[in-house]
Amino acid sequence: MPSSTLRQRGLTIGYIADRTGLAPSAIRYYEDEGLVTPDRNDSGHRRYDRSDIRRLSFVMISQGLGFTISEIREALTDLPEHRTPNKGDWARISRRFGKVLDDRIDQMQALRARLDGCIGCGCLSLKTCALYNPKDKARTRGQGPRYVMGDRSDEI
Amino acid sequence: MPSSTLRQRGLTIGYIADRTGLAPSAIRYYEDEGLVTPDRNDSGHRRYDRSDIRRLSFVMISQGLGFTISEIREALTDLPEHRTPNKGDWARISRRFGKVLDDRIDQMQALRARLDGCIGCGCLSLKTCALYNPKDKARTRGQGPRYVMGDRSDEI
DNA sequence: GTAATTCTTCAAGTAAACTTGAAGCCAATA
DNA sequence: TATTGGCTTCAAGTTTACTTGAAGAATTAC
Repeated sequence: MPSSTLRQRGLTIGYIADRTGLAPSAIRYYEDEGLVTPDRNDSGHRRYDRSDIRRLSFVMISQGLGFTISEIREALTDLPEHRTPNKGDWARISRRFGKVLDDRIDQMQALRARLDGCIGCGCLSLKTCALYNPKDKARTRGQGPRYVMGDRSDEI
Repeated sequence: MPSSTLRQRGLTIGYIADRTGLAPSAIRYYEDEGLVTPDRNDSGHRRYDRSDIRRLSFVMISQGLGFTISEIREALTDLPEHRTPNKGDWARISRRFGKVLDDRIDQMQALRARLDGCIGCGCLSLKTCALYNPKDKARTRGQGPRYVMGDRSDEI
């Protein structure tokens, strides 16, 4: 670790960016979104803690698993406030995501099974097709991009 | 069917909207995106074919399954140009989507398995965690919302 | 000490899948 | 016939997860 990455105790955003592979702009955005809350030095530059690397790693992993930023923020509130999170803390919140993943897989398999039924009949009728009306919330929530596998906002 | 929905042969956008549950604005958007190509009457009003209801149903179903508009447009090019599509036509393109769904489920289960491994160790280390480096393309493609399960643009 | 980095904030752009609103034409009903 | 409602286009707004750029301050390197 070059000496310039650690000034007045605390890691710079550039160092964190190098370690995580995230762009500095992304890390600042995550701060706006409340996923990290770095200190500032006397002149207003961000100073990160070593544990923020793991915190941001969790963010990246969770996004890879398909969770939104607000879901991730929700999950991160489960971490201890005044103590550096340990393995057990991380395992606990990961386990919650595992359960949601299981649900997603189940929903997907159910959808897949229904599609099989519809391939057989080829109907695609709005009244009778089994691919309709399976409480597909995703389509009924205003504008913006749609997400698969249900209403992601109240999932956790 | 009220008589006002069928003028100079052809269904109005309002009727199509009622039948499919889509907003007229969405149907117009799908036209911009090349998913439907209605005729026009003498004064420029859209006139739809009865088969467009099924076409739009397919669009809705496919979106529920998580496909993007460009993927759906791609799939729809497989439909016959100068003949109303029959059950076989629809079954054929649905089958293709079924295969992609299977792949998605497989990827998700693999991800789920890796998460289990990581819950055990709680490490989340960028160098060693198995949840990293599984060619997670989704994160590396510029701005905009990220999608799970790989690069959706060249999937079909 | 000066130049080159790196950092700061803030505004605006991007993609996807639409919606909303304005301004005006067209059509069905009373 | 008048009016209400539906249709038209086009521009701009929405959400998510960021990036890009401008303008300037701080820090590091030589």
